[in-house]
Amino acid sequence: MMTYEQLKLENQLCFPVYAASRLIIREYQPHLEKLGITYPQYLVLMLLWETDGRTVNEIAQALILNTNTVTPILKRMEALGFIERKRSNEDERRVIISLTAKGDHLREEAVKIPERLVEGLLTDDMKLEDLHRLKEQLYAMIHFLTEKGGGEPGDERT
Amino acid sequence: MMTYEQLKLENQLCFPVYAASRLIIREYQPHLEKLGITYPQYLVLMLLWETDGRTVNEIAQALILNTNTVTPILKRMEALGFIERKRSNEDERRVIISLTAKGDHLREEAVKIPERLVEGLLTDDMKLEDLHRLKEQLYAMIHFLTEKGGGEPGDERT
DNA sequence: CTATAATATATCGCAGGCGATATAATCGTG
DNA sequence: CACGATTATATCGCCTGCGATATATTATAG
Repeated sequence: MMTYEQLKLENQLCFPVYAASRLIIREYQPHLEKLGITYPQYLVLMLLWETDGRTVNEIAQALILNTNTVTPILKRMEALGFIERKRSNEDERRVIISLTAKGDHLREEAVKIPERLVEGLLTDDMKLEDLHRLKEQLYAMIHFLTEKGGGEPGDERT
Repeated sequence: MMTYEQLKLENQLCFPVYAASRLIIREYQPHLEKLGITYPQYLVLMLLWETDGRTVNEIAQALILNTNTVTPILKRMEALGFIERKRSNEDERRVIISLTAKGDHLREEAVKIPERLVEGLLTDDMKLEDLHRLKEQLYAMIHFLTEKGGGEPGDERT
């Protein structure tokens, strides 16, 4: 006989990850709003600040998003003047994304955001070490899920 | 002098939570598709399977979603025949959401999903105990973020 | 060199997710 | 009872997020 215990929201891992994700983004929102960007746009900028001149595909892979999600985000960012999109000369299929001066300047404002938010998260119950461990565990899961999903065909159970 | 280390994607907590959330939902997707439901619809059903006859507000609060997100989800679920929406008699503002027979029956199919997925997640590096600890830490964070966000006005730094 | 396959990006349609706002019912106070 | 405040839900507009599909460019096979 099967119980329904595992079907309770509180017993599932999926829900707290989903909820935490949205809550963290909500925390970012007021700070990002001042910069005139959204959360996924902020992720794109973080990539470009680190290494400018990436292709659409590279950005999508780094963010674990589909290109059909990333393309419109990049178009909005171009319209807002944060980035430029130009076709590669070597391979006309590729679109190279690079920061404008405006996009580059945002970095100095943006750098204050994560430190403020981490400060806000730290309490007696939640120390920097806990956040670090949480991050590592999530990366382990992400690694596993992307390896599995991106792996060989033939593993499917369907 | 300020470095930009903390602005790297890999050094931020927000990104792995965001990515893990989407990856987990992707894992659910093929299973939910067989039932003809989406992930947020599945969350609503889990609530109702546990306690039927909730208001829109109660559902939104349990899922930490806004009512303007939940209302359209419920309307789609009604159109699909999984739930019923009717105004409360005591308070005509409230809308009571209750399962139809069709929505109730889904439970027997759905109960297989989490156990399959948890099995799939378990490896040498990721044990049931780790998943449990991860869940607890996320709930601690969720609790903190909802307490803070839902707290007294007047704490704002803006 | 040509036909075909593979690759990179874009387009379309639909379901969230949320800020802002609207609408309707109930509450509270005089 | 009246009337403004509060509460519950819904509507609108915009930005994701993604499956399916289209288009254009490059690589490959014959």
